[in-house]
Amino acid sequence: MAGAAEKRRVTLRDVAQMADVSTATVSRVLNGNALVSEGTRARVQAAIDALHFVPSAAARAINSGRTHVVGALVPTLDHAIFSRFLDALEDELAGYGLSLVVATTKEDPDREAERARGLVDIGVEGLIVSGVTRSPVLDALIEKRDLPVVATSYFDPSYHLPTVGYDNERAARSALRLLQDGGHQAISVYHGPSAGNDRTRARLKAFRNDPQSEFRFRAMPLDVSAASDAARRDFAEPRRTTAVLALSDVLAQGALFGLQALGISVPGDVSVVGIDDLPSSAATTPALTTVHLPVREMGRKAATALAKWVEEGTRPSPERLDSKVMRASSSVGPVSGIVRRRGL
Amino acid sequence: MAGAAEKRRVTLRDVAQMADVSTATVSRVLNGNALVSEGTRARVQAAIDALHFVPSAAARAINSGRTHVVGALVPTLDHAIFSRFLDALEDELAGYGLSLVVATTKEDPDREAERARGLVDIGVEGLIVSGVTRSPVLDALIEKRDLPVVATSYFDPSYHLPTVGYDNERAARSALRLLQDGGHQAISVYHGPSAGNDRTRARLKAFRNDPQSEFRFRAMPLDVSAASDAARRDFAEPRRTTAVLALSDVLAQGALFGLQALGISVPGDVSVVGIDDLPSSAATTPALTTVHLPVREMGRKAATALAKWVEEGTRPSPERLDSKVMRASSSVGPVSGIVRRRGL
DNA sequence: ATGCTAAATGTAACCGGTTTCATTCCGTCC
DNA sequence: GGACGGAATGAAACCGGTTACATTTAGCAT
Repeated sequence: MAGAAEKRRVTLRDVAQMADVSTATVSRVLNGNALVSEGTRARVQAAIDALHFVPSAAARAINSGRTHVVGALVPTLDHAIFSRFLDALEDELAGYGLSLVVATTKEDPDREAERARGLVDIGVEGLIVSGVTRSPVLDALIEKRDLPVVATSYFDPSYHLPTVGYDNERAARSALRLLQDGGHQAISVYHGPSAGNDRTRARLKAFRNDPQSEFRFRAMPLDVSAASDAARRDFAEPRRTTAVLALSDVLAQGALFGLQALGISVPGDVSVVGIDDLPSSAATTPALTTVHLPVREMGRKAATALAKWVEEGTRPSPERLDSKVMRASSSVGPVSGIVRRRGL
Repeated sequence: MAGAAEKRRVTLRDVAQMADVSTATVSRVLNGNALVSEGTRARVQAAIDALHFVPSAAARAINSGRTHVVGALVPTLDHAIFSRFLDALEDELAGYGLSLVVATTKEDPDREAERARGLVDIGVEGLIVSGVTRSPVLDALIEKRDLPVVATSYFDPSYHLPTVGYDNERAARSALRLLQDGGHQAISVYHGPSAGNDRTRARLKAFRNDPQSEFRFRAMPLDVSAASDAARRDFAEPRRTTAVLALSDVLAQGALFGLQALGISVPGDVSVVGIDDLPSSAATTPALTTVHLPVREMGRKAATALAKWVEEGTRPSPERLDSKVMRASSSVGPVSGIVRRRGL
């Protein structure tokens, strides 16, 4: 313990003293710009190096009023969609000189509010949130600070925050249309938990008041195994259902695997369609028919929108990104399979 | 433009003035603890609410010397392994009152150094990095600030930073042994880019100086399609190779899909084994034989190690996490398939 | 009443930088 | 030779909180 005591932070004044200049001069050297003579600059730099001086971010921030940090609130990182989104977001934000703090909400509004509070406490200059359902607490917080906040994964021009996202209901409807065009009537809809998840709820809206088809809704945890198990249960015995429409690719893949484990041919006997277009969905056999959601693009656009807002004060306008059907006739086919024949 | 001008930040002095108390008292109310009379407290709180006052994080940080922010440098977020790791890391760090800034390196040492500099600039109190290969620039930076840094995804007690991770070489060797036990001699090793990736290189070491088997190494981008394509090419014609050992599950799944697309039976004709144990690997048919890497546990352990270091100053000791073979005989079987017969 | 203690509050220094403004120094021009 | 202008540097205020220490006030024992 002999020498370990009293390890005070090295400050700019220490440097100034060592280089025998004023703090102002050190500050100038630090920020490169001002006019400092070559000799002085070298002397100061030497002192900086000798003392291992690293300027305090906080002290800097207090003067500039800027932290160069923004936060993202996402349900989870453990899902390909959000992690791809964040990957693009982080990359683009870095281009604007902004760092990204992430916090996961686990779809819990209370936790979301608490995490948001935490982010504000550490001084984020802006926020990226998922979906448009906020707790009043969080709304109040945003209001109070009038913090730039961009809502993503959801397009809604009427929402009080700018949204950058796709139309979830429309994406689900594209998937549905594909099945209906193939003549499918009895459709199983696989979806993740809808409580607290407005994206899922929006997608489910596509099935409200649709007189054409007959739906069976199956809620399950958002993982491949759950959907695989569900499919094995659903199709263990012959039934009228000729298609699975999964509200996310993770579940669609699970359904595909489950059906294959039962020896049911896709799309021969049963059609499967997903939403998301994960990279792996292109590689299954058959490749998965799905609705592509441009999450990387969403990440970049959201980053730009937030960065402009933070840097220039210009509040972005809502931005709608187009979803698009991929591999339309890969894991979706016309009704004709044995399953249906048997079932009828 | 009439009223928009001059929107100065609301400060603690404003609140003090409005509530007709000193700044010290406001600060006390803010921090809850000190002894303030009920009446005063209410008056101050009213002023805070009326003015929408939110304390400045930077000002706070400058006094406490703490930012309560740590950074993580990972190759990418767009990979299940890292995103699961970060999900666990973030969750656990939150428990210690620490926020997480993420930065992606794309396996580029220069970018890593640059991002690390950025993290230090915003005032992170500690860092989580992947692997043990640092650029000298980054090492110098760590040294200079003597910043708490924990290296993950790699176990190496001799490294100059504490590591929390698994033994990559050993994990690869477990996978290899499984194949060798099944009598496999000619093995295709699928792996991602090894340049700048010490985890991959460590795994590849498992195959050096192994006299028993004959390896064909195939480097490819780390995605399902690449491995699927590779498998289709590799096995389009009969060949001696009877097994694919993929250094990550993403590639193993790709190989599995590719083989299935060719109508080659797994594990009947060709065995496939991966490393990682992604959730989806349990759901394929057959389920993937793989070496489980405890990434969530690693996230929690790394969080704890770093938090203790940051909060209490206790430098953690290296921690080794055990990897474990999963579903040993699912997509791996004894040599006996047609492919080999034809090939020999 | 007087003195003492604890509670409540205020004053002012301080954290570690940035920045304004003043000052010094030097070369140049008339 | 003295006035002028720009470059280089320094002194000190300032950013927005926290906190050590001083001061006031009230309650209570003597």
